[in-house]
Amino acid sequence: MDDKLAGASRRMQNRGRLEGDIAAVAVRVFAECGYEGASVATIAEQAGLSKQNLMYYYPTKQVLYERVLDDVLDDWLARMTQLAAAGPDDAPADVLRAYIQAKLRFSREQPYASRVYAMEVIAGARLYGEQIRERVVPVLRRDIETFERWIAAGRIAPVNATHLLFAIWAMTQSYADFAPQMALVLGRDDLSGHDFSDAEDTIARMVLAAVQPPAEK
Amino acid sequence: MDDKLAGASRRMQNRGRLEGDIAAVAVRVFAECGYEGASVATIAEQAGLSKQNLMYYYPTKQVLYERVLDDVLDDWLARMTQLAAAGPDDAPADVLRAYIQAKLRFSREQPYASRVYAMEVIAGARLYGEQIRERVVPVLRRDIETFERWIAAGRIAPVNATHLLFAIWAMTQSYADFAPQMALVLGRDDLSGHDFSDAEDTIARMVLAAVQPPAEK
DNA sequence: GTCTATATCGCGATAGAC
DNA sequence: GTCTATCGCGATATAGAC
Repeated sequence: MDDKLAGASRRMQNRGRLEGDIAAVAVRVFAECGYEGASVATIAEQAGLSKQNLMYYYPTKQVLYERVLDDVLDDWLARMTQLAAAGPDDAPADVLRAYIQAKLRFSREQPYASRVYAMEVIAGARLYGEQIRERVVPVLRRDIETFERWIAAGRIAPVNATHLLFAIWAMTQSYADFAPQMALVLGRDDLSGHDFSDAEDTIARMVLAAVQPPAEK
Repeated sequence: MDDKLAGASRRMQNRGRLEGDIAAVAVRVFAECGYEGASVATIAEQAGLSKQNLMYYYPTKQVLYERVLDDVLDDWLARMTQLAAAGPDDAPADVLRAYIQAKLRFSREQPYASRVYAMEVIAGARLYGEQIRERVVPVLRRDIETFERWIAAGRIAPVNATHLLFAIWAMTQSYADFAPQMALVLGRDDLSGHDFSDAEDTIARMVLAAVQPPAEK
């Protein structure tokens, strides 16, 4: 009986790993081709199995796409929520810097994830809007409230907290989404690590300068 | 003979108008569905003609798509190059504010144009990379050089000019591209004009605070 | 220029043997 | 679980009458 359970469990683990591998390939293809432009056959080929076999694990293309977006959100939320748990003792400047660093890091380490999410939003979030409403928006709202508490306590300057967050999101996101254009401007094939630390410095400088509280008298 | 020429000219004008109208419809469909997701039949239907008739004016879908992107670039360049002609007498703060305002205005007035361009870049600019290299990159490079001249002259603080431009681009662009997510955060159906003036204030505050030159002694 | 009709293809998805 | 075979659909694109 132990053997039987262990065998079933192992099979489940294998299945889980394979599904994860397929999703990892799919995120890149969706990012490069868009949802409609990505064909199940292409994803299957790059994942090293047949189209029909892929569809044994993911019954429809849309299910695979939603799994990809779920993985994107899981990763992003895991990175971002630990930050949002900033205690009232933490200095706003340190929290903001860490926030920028984490989001930029996500753009560097998971550029395809960032792009698939971006394309879904740009096209109107028709397939994934409900998940965004339920999982992303509450996190962003809480971040905005944190900013507003800081403002109310006089710890940062009275900026528009919502648009400040939009700005941070936009600047960090763009290092994944607009990387092709940035590479053209910089005359390189890809964005190097050096560019990301320059990006972090520049973004942090802008955010921190904007929220600098009036000097105490 | 005058009649003949005038008739031919009129026909050409009509054809030009119709092609422009089709492109104006197509930009919205491409923005909402992506290149592959947008069907010629859908565009034709919304433009009020048959699919076959549309393909009389645009022989292939890709030609129509490139025309759409050409129009996007024409509009954007026309708005942006007049600004870049900033004389050496103009105050950097005024030029930056005008730049932010113009780009934000483009996001508000031509959201579909902004989105189609963004999706093309995110997916790797496979179809339009050459045009971006030839028409967009030089403009961005010149903007960066303007920033660097200001820095060399001590008129703004010594920031990374390239990343400053990337940041301005990202923040302004996002008000078209991420409008669906912003609307969800704000709990509204669309972004109102009020949000754009708040956006402009916040972005300008960040940029100007970051480039504020050290006070003269 | 606009119509009807159709060619040709690739797509997502399914059926059933093993 | 993986294979071969195939269905049905919608897509781009074309041909030819008027």
